[in-house]
Amino acid sequence: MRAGVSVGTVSNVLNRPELVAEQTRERVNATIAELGFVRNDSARQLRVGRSRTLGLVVLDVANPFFTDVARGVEDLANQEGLAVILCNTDEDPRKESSHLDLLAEMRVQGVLINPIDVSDGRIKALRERGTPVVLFDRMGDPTVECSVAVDDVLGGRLALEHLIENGHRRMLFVGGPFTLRQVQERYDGAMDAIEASGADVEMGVMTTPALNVVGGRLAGDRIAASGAPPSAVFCANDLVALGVLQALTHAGLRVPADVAIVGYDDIDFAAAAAVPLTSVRQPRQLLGRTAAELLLAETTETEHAHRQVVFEPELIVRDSSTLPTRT
Amino acid sequence: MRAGVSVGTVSNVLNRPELVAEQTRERVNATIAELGFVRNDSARQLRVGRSRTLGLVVLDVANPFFTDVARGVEDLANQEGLAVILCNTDEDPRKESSHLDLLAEMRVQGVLINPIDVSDGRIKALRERGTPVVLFDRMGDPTVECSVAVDDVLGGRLALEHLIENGHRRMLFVGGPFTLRQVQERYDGAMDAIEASGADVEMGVMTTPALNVVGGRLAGDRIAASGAPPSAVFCANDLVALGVLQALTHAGLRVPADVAIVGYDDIDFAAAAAVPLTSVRQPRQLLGRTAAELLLAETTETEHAHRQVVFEPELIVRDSSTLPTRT
DNA sequence: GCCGTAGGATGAATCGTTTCATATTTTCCT
DNA sequence: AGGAAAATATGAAACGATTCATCCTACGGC
Repeated sequence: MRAGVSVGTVSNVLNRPELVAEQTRERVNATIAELGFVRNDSARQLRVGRSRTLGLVVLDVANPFFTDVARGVEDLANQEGLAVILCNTDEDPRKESSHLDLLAEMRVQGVLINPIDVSDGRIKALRERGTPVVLFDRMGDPTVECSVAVDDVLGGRLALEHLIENGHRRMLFVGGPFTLRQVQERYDGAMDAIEASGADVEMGVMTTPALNVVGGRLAGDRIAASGAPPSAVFCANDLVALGVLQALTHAGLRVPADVAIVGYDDIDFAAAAAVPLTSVRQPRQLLGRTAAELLLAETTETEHAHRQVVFEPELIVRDSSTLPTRT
Repeated sequence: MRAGVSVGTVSNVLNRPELVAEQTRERVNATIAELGFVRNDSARQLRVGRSRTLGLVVLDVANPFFTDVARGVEDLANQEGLAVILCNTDEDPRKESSHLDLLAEMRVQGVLINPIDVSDGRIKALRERGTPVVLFDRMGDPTVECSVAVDDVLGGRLALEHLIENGHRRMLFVGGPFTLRQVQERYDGAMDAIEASGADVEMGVMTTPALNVVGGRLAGDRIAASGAPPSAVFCANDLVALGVLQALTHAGLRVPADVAIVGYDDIDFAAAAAVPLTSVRQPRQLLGRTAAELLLAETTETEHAHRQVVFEPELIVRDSSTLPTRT
């Protein structure tokens, strides 16, 4: 080679610099810089057997939840010198399949996935070929895989405990469809809190077709039109809560004086709403980071015990559920 | 091999199936399925010379602008069977550098980047090694690279034309710092519109330390406290606009009756605000998709002429700048 | 002066595909 | 039937790094 050195030595300079004499090392480095040499990662990969990438498969990056998770993942990956391959499935099993196939061909170090269907054979196949898979926002089988999630039941409980504590007795849960695990669990948690309180609490349910602002607005219109609004509304997520807030305000009801509102997710905009929204916050970035950590642990450790990490959400109290401090 | 066939034939089945007899093809495919064989992409890559990935380098995916761009990029990449490698720079040139280095080692097909510094030598180096680079949301040198951007000057003009048309004459621009290209250009566009109108329009400027809700809220408080509010406020982005809206409403000023507001970006929550926000919308997903298209064109075409695509933003009129239709 | 040793450098084998020149078989035409 | 042409299949070379057994050299001890 140009520096009067064999390729083996160059490889050593790059990977185990302590093995090579300082003088040679410097000469090689100088030549590398001079020629603008860039190692070909495919060749390295082929020899070593695995790539320096990790796959992240989510429903949709445009969803702020996944966006933050992706940030967390990327941060850790970055720190470890790994690259992140981003895949959106849009809840389409065919897309998920084809993404997983591509990731398998690439021999990624591991896959972080929010699976559409936990029992998908393709995930099992991946793992059987030796690629660690970590599930997030979904529980897996503890004997074969790691997973990270946030306790939605606890989140629902926190919300209702807060409302009950503040004296509310006539409540309404707004959200849907209940086929979404999140909706069901948040509702379950809410009911748990009611039961545990022992108080005489009434809890209605108003289902929405989807967890978005429009759904919330329609629900809010119905609440206002009913003539007998509840004293507090717990919404399955912040978008719904914002919709409800908007409709109620528009109908002349005051929040929180007439109706208190608690949302879920603590999206950025929750704090910026017309009436800052009380909401249940999930440690989203941490979720992603932890998932990535578990993945790396699985590739590194010889004796790896799969872990199911469950984070606790946190209630962020703002004006929408308490008497406003301003004014 | 197991199917009684040479490796060369297997390769043909995978890559040029029309060359191989149907019978053989089926037998090979059956064996592949049976053995769960997965092609090793590193080896393929090594032979072919480039990978089936493309790098996307943004300031921060958590920023909704980049999130949508990423979606657009991913959609096209997906369609072409490519994977997207996501990199966040956080405006740190060192992070940008190290990401670009990694992408170079990976021999990505190309890089889509929102560069911190357009004149960074590393981008030039990448291109010189034969990796196409497309800039987005930033103009490049038309002789060496493609770029896609949205015309912020036009966006500013659209906003002000709308306000002038609606009879407003005492205006205020809220945003900052002016070192951000976006802020400066949106302001320039606004001034262009005023000049072009020939009307006697007054335009004040209130700078904010950052383009966020807090900055907007502070600005809104100052506007309310001044005693002589303008009849319309044009904000450099929606977050600022939401902050202003919140502060004005809180101070008892009615929007749009007392003060009209126009924002910029048309983020999801613009429509969901207490008073739905008039805003300038950028075709963000299309921006990403187009950038990816240009990149692929550059890798495909023999005679590639670099193009600078500039998209036109669109004014979305809602209640915050017109007399409300609902009541 | 000889030998053992340790620190450095070397180069061939290897990873798993793709590609291409060549070999083999089949088809078709006269 | 004979032979040219078309259709298939083959196998070896190549891609560019890593790895490891081997080799070289200098040095110290006896």
